[in-house]
Amino acid sequence: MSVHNGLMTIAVTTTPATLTACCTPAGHPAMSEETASSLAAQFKAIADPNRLRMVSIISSSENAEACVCDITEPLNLGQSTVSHHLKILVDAGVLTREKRGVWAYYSLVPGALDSLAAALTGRS
Amino acid sequence: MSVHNGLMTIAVTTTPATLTACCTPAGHPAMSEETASSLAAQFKAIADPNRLRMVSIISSSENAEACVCDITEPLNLGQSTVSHHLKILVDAGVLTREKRGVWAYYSLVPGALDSLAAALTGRS
DNA sequence: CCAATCCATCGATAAATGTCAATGTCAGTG
DNA sequence: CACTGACATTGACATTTATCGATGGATTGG
Repeated sequence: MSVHNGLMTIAVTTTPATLTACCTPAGHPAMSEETASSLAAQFKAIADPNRLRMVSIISSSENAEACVCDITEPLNLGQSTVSHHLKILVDAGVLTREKRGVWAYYSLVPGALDSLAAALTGRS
Repeated sequence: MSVHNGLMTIAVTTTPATLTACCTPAGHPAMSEETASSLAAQFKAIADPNRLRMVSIISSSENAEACVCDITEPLNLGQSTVSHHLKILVDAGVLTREKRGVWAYYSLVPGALDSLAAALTGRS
């Protein structure tokens, strides 16, 4: 038998549950600490209302890119705050930064969000 | 013209970019603050290494459920800490709690992670 | 009824996070 | 060259978060 329910595909041994004891050992090979930390870091990057809206604004923009001043006003945030959030998204691999002249244009990294979504649905 | 790149599907007007000015108005209807906060709250729940591993442990367990003591040891966390994290996941709608006798069994809410993944890929 | 076990809640604490104002940096302009 | 505008970086601050120990509640076994 084998189950495949996101985050983990694993063989399941049907051991009779001991009723007088808890703590079933179960199929041990769960997610490693390394992959958990790596995944959590990426999710943490998008786990913020303003950063989610930034990604939304960027993806709904003309050329799927936006500069800081495009985001400051609709989000009602200071320029410094927007810059800080964008850096977090870039460091997490969600956005890329391209400086053209005075402006810095941010755009989505292709497939970044999809690979995150895949980690949740299970199809890696 | 219309783009559909996750998080947003929107009509795009091809306005010639003014080179001497930044801050393109773009297609305004980005993600609302309410949906952003709601989504961010759910992502924040899974944006933690230990909570990700908890979900993994639960989904890879015998009956796709686990109690607190099943999680305490492999994660090397105190019982109180595990209970706290599980509560966060329950409050976020990711897990459900069912008390049977002395033990509390946690299991995945069907479709919870998939709907989160869908918010990233765009197919709502 | 008493003791033991599993779990939730509370209080405390150190660390991380979101935000802003101030300053620094760099490119374009007069 | 001095100035302006866009952005990044820094410092500070309040809030949130992750973790633990201790306590309390509920259930099972003697």
